Amino acid sequence: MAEHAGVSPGVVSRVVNANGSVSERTRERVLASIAELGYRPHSAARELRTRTTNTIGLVLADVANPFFSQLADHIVRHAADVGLGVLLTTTQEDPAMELKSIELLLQKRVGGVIAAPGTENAAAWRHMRETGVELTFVDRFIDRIPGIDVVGMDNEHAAHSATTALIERGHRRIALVSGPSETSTGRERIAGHRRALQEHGIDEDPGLVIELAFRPVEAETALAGIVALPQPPTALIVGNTAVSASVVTHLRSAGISVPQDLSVIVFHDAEWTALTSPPLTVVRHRLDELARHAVDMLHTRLNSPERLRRREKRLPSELVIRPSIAQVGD
Amino acid sequence: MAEHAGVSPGVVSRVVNANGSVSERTRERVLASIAELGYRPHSAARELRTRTTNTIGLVLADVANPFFSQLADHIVRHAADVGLGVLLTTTQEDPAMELKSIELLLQKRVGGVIAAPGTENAAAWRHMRETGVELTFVDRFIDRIPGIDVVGMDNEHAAHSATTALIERGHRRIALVSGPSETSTGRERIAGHRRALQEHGIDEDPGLVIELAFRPVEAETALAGIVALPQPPTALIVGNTAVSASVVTHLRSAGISVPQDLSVIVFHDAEWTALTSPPLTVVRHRLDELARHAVDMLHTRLNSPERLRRREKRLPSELVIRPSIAQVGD
DNA sequence: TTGTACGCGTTATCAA
DNA sequence: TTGATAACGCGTACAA
Repeated sequence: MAEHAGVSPGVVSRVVNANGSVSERTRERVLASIAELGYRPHSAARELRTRTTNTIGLVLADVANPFFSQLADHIVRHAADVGLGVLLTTTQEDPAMELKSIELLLQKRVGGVIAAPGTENAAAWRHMRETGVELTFVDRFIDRIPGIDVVGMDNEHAAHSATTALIERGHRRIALVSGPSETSTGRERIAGHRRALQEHGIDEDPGLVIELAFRPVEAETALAGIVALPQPPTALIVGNTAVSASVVTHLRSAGISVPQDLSVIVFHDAEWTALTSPPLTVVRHRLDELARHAVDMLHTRLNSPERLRRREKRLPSELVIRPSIAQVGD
Repeated sequence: MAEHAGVSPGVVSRVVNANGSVSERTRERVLASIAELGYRPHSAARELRTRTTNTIGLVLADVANPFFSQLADHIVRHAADVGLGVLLTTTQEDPAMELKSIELLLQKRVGGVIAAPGTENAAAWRHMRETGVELTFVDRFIDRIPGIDVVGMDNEHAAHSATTALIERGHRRIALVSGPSETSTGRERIAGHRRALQEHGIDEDPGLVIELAFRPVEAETALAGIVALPQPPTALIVGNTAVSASVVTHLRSAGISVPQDLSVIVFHDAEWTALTSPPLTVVRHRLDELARHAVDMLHTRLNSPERLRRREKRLPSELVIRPSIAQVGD
């Protein structure tokens, strides 16, 4: 390249990066050569020399889940807007796969990572952070790791709203299908649910809180157990996006009519939730905002020389009332 | 690293890559240092030296679309299985964004790319291929680019089956919402539809074929036009996954009852298609197979020294009959 | 079996 | 304003 333009490599570098001074005449000669040769700076060489990357990692459980896929879409877009490439990795909620993801991103020397972490690899995440990789947890997070930003939903409040909406419609036996209480989202949603019950003096029935792994499993057995109770619930909140389609499928095939037999609220407003009969009441998240904050937080960290302290951002969600919930007894 | 183990860099390399001979004693000493220091080979340095990457690019329109998101999930998984990282890029069907994606991947010197290309950047794709980047088109493809593998669905046959199923139920006026005929999928699906009509001696009404961009737009105006026809169709095939949810939404709000007023078939068996009322007849694709073939094709190319000739793989799809289609007049 | 020396394509420094 | 030179971390001949 440099020889084709008849200059030294240093000059080419200054032209490409608009950095340092170069006479207009040679600048044009270099530009001409660049166009002619279809020259593109070699990313790896640049990374090696500057010790920086414009690539970030994105570690999610499962991009087939509409919640994560929409999130990923927004993250990839926002990242591209600020000139960052995204190395996508999925874990299928498997700690071993998550570890492999971390390993890969470590080798690639990505500047930062956006992740919805599982519960098992706290040490690995901490180590990654200590290696100097900037980290932003999105949606879920692990406690007690310093220097890692967190951006998530107001799960506690959202669950509280959902449960309250049902209580106000006369429901007393409200089931909750949530994620594992080992996860931050699971914990927070269960907590919000409980608080709403307590505020209305309703005794909690532990049998009505079902923790399912965040995997697209068959929800049949779990639901069958609930429905077969001597006093079955009159309402159901699904706070686990990975199983919500499966839950709705089962309600159908089990002949449970919504909302007559069971009022239903689902977390995450996937594109189909208004298409069922009846349309589903949902907790709607602003995934675009979630993604924007995650990318921005990481981006500022990447460009800030000093170590920032941990930041946490909570985004509000909205309860969208649709006909899947009704006054009890109606 | 080398100094910590008290050996030369060359030895470390041979240990790490299990390449070349090294005495058991020093091997262990090196391994110990590796563990102690948490040493990981620097990806960029290795790439620079060996002129190879274990990263591939994935260029899709829009990961929020369930079709692409499921595809992406499988691709990321299969790629990880063979030790490949995936740099994900989205175009939103915008040629300019697609070009930026190509540019990014070119700079990153990825070894190969899996893409569902748009129609506008044929020259850029060709150039990428000529640069030595292995290319596999998935789902869609651009003609006349040599040395690029293609793996896709049997769109012509699938559309033919769908239309035939409707004809067999007495339908004569069958509308088709497809992608642009500039795209391979659009063309093929329209062709299959036409062939079925011709085989049954049905005159084609050009007004019943609606080409919509592959974007999650409001399908309202397009559908309103069809329904307002003097002789509205009795059946509708949606061969454009980006708009199918929007189409179904509109049918609902317009008070069109399925299948009494309109029989409906949709391409791609998203997780919600069985949850609508009535459940939707769908063309089901094997996205896992699609992904597997795409990754395998690219992977073999990456590891094969000689230039292979173009390969094309078509995967069968399945028509899953559900209550959304009925005998005409029923 | 091990070490030395060079090169991969950049950028940064310094001298010209 | 420009060029020469070193260095980034690794792999690979080749010499020891």
